Amino acid sequence: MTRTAVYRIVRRVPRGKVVTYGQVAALAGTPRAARAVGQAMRHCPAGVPWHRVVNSQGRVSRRRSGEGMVSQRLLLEGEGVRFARGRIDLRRFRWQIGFRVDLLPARD
DNA sequence: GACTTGACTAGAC
DNA sequence: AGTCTAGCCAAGT
Repeated sequence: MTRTAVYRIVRRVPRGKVVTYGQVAALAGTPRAARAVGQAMRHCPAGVPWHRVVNSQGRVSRRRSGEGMVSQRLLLEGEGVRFARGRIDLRRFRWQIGFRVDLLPARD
């Protein structure tokens, strides 16, 4: 999983939706590389909607210099993503890619 | 190739 | 609901 792979994925996240670092890692084919995704986002090139990437709790992650955190929230709210007690309800705003239900393991 | 450094996470208290 | 911890991964030294 390279940084460019991460950017390629994040670029496809639509307005008003968010993804978690772990989710991006999984989509890139490396499920446990959430941390590396964070590293990639740190050096995010223009054109990549970095603000649509949040942590697994639906919160905006802390930077070294808490800068950028405020703008991230504002950008998201500007796209219609709602915050309740500082958190985003991922059940509602998480970006989901269509998947083949027929490939899921039988349940029950 | 061996450290070090984090916009991470799931699990355990 | 907070706080710790141990894994983990890619980049930069």
